[in-house]
Amino acid sequence: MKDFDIREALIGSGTAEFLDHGFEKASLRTICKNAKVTTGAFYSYFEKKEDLFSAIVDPMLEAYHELYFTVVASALSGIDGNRDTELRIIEFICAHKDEFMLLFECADGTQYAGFRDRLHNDLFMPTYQACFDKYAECAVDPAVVRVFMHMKYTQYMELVYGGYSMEQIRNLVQMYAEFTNAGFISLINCIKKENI
Amino acid sequence: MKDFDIREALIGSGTAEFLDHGFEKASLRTICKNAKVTTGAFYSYFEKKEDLFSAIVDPMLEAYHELYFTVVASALSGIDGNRDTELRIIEFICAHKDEFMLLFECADGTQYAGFRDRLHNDLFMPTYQACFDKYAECAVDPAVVRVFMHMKYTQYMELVYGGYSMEQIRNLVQMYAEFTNAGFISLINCIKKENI
Amino acid sequence: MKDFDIREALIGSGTAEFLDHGFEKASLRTICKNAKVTTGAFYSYFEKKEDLFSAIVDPMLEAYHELYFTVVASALSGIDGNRDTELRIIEFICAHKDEFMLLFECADGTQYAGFRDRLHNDLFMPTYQACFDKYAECAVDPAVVRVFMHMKYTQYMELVYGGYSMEQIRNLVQMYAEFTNAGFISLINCIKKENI
Amino acid sequence: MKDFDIREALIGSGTAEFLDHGFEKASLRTICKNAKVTTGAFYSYFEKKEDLFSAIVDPMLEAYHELYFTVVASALSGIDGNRDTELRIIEFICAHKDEFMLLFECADGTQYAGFRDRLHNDLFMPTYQACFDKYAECAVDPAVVRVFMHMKYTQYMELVYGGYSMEQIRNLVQMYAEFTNAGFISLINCIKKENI
DNA sequence: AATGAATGAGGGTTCATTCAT
DNA sequence: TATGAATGAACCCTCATTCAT
Repeated sequence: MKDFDIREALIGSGTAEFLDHGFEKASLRTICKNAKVTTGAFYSYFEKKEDLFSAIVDPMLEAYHELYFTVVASALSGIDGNRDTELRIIEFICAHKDEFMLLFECADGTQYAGFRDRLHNDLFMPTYQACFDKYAECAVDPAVVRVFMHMKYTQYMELVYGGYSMEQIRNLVQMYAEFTNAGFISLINCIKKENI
Repeated sequence: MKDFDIREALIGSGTAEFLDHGFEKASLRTICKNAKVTTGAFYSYFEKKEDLFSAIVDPMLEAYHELYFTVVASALSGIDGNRDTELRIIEFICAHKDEFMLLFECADGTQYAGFRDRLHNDLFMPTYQACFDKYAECAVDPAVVRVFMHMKYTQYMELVYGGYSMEQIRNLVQMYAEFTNAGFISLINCIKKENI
Repeated sequence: MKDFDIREALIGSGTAEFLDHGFEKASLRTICKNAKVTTGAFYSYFEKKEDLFSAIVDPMLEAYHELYFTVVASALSGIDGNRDTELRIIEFICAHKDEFMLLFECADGTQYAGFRDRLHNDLFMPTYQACFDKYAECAVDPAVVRVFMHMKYTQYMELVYGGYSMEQIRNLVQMYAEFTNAGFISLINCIKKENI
Repeated sequence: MKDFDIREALIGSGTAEFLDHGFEKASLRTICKNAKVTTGAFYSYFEKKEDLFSAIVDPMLEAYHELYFTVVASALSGIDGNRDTELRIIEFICAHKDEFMLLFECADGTQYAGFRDRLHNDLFMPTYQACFDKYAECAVDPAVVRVFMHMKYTQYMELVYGGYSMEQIRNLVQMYAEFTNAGFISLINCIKKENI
């Protein structure tokens, strides 16, 4: 077996184990056993348990950041997104379900703990804040934006992890664009009125 | 130090430790040390680790169930809720932030594991499904309802755990009632059209 | 409740617990709980766990020693015992089943550990040795006597702890007197022959 | 030190500790210390405490069962046994003194608990019962048989654990064959008489 | 005299990591 | 480089005994 294969095997069994039990409760022994590798050998490929986690998650993270900065401009152009943009993002997440799940739910005890919060604060919030400010023509209370962001995020998550087919997802994206659009307009009006 | 205080101290340090590390990874030794109590003493107050968890969470759960069955009927009457009802629920959760967080995020390894899923599937979903069916005048795809439910749930969570003042929360509930209302109507129309 | 009663209650529940689990594995907590006494109170009546054991067992031991020295002379007079004597001994043991059982099987960890061996070596062996020597008219190999003694002891034990009625026991004593008698005579002849 | 030696060391110190304190009260830490091994290392060789017990006892048990079924037929042929058979059995037990002692006296808390009772009830009793029935030409009271069985068992135990030389044992077997024979005949006659 | 919470060492077991081979 | 036994601290829990009340 080539080094490459062993590494892949560890990444595979590591992903499964981390998803099942979270980083801290995951058993290195089990990961190694499932990869048909000795515990000692593990340390030829990774320095510590956490390095395996990083190896699983980092490649996607790079791709994600690339995608994000490619897409962020267009996402900013309107709150209902550009529906194509939304679909592209969702498709990307779907293509990396495991890695995102690891980052969102299984990263306690690693450097990635709090990933979701940083995502929200550093990437999403500025985007949405700008969008709100633009449409409301004033500085919108961040609390309002934050609630919106969380709901949007949740919508994505449910679409990705709800076990739906791509067709269903496309359909749901469509419907929830209507929902979000109408809601957003109503919310902006509400803000404008308050602001007078 | 009175018995009462020790029990309270254990409940306090237990809450902190469980919140920090989850039930399984929480260390009884740490809990006891922070409560300035020996590990042996712990077992004068609780039979097992999980009993401490239960002691933290159960009183709130009872109150919650009472509240739920009191409030569920009115919550069913319309999708924007009865705003008073929504506020009462949020206030309740705010008053028991820690306990809910423990149930939602830190209960793996206890009898309460999967609490959020059961809450969603057994309590929220039927409620929302009924509401959608009623307004759409047809059987709405559960996927649509589920996405909505998750978004609503997230909204509550953000209000509760976002660190807002009660006044801010009241304001946000108000605004997001507008949002949800308009969105819901738009969504229902969308469904009705499809259904023709 | 009088002191006397508490002591008795502890002796009762202690007997049960010691019989069930042996001295070392017996739980003082359980003994106290079953006697409806606090663990602290226990130490008003007994200095240590072992003292309870002694309190259970000592009164019988005294009575036993008295009996033994009363009966030993007649027991020495013939190997089939004096059947009345045998019955008296068995009846005595039957009347103190629990205490003997504690001494024989549950005393590990107490000063009484090895009770059976001391009984055999210090009381039974000399008696039986003398008997053999007398009938064989020579010094019989202690190994021969010792095997005999163990078999005799076992016979008693089975009669006492086999769950038989007193009537059955009387009958069995009768039959096994035949057995022992015939066996003994045969054995003695064998020894005499060897000795020529 | 080779793996083999460590396993053997653990089996050695485990045997000693189990014999001293019984399975449940035996301390793994002590076993490991005496084997000059850390507690963690233990679990490279055995999955649980009980597995060490099994490892000590199982090889002998297999050999025993083989022996038993080889020998049982001839043992049935007469009550004084076939003396060769008796000797073979005793020699076997002598060669596995520790293991038998563990099974008979130290197995509480393991799957082997109650070994002696099962041996008596499932193997010895049917054998002896059949023998008695055959010679007495009628169904003999099981109580009579059981007492006999216990005495016979005790005789074996004393021979094995009495610390005798093999030569002494051979001699004692011889003598006690006379004893048992004569006793048995007398007992059978007694039974026949009663039965008329 | 009676309480029962507190002690603190010890129980069996698991674990990420190390290191001699 | 690969092995997997060894480490040793930490895990939750139990216990006989003590001692302030």
